[in-house]
Amino acid sequence: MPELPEVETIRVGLSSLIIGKSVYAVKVFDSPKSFPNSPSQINQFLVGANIVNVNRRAKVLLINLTTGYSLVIHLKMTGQLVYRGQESFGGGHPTSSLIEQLPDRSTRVQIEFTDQSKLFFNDQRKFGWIKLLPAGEIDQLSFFQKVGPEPLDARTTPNEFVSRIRRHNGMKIKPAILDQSTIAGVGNIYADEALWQAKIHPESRVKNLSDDQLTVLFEAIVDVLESSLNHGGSTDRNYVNAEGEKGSYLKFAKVFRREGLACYRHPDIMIEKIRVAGRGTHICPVCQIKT
DNA sequence: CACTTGACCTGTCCGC
DNA sequence: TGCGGACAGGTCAAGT
Repeated sequence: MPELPEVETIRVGLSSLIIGKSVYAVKVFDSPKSFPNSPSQINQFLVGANIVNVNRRAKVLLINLTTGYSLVIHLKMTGQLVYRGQESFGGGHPTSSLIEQLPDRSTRVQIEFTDQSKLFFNDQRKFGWIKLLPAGEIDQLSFFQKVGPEPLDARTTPNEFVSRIRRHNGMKIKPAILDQSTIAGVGNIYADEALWQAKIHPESRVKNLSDDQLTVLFEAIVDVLESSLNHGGSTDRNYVNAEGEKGSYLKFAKVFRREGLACYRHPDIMIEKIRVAGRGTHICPVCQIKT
């Protein structure tokens, strides 16, 4: 579900809501799947801890604690992190939130703070997870060992992107940019949007694309991610921010979920939906020619 | 080794 | 209305 702009939106929201709070109690509703740590680890290193800050790497959130441990959170397809302040005592919802009462049947973990506010981890499909780890062990997780550079970090250059994607010269371009070792944070929505913007067919082989085309693609990735971030991310079905609200970027999407509608460059051509590497994929058949 | 496909889950939508 | 199958924004393991 959430890609870089959605996870970053949650990070910013959570930062303003939970930094400095102290964990009072933790409930895990479907251990061990969503939160595999033992109750004794949770009691020792999470209960009683204060929130230091909230960071993000790729699509992973890191909530750092005063115990030297961190909550490492991956929302995968349908995960949500929703905060309820003490004003919504009993789990009732603020008017801006889509979600009514919490916890609900998709709630996997509830973290209550000493001021009675709560953070809920909801996940309909149970693909997402929370892990409590010593901060020093996070970089050793295999995902962090191989994950590529952050596209919105100004230090990440187009050349670095080109050289990394050339490792996948035999692949089609779309699965190559979805691979988190190429560039961090791109998922199905922004892959389609960036490929349309760069006028590249998702089934084009990487080896058939020039360095110039790949540079244009990198710039398109940065552009669509920044634009989405400015609109609070994309809500297709499940995504909500830390306050339970939707993102609005899909109103501005050029191809994603626009099958049957006109291409913004070719008013008489309809966006098509095809399947690439097992993923639903949206293209303009005129803008994006396979090479 | 490089690359592709299926599995993990639950819910929803679509066609019969 | 009921039912089966396809599909859903991510990643990893197992397959070729």
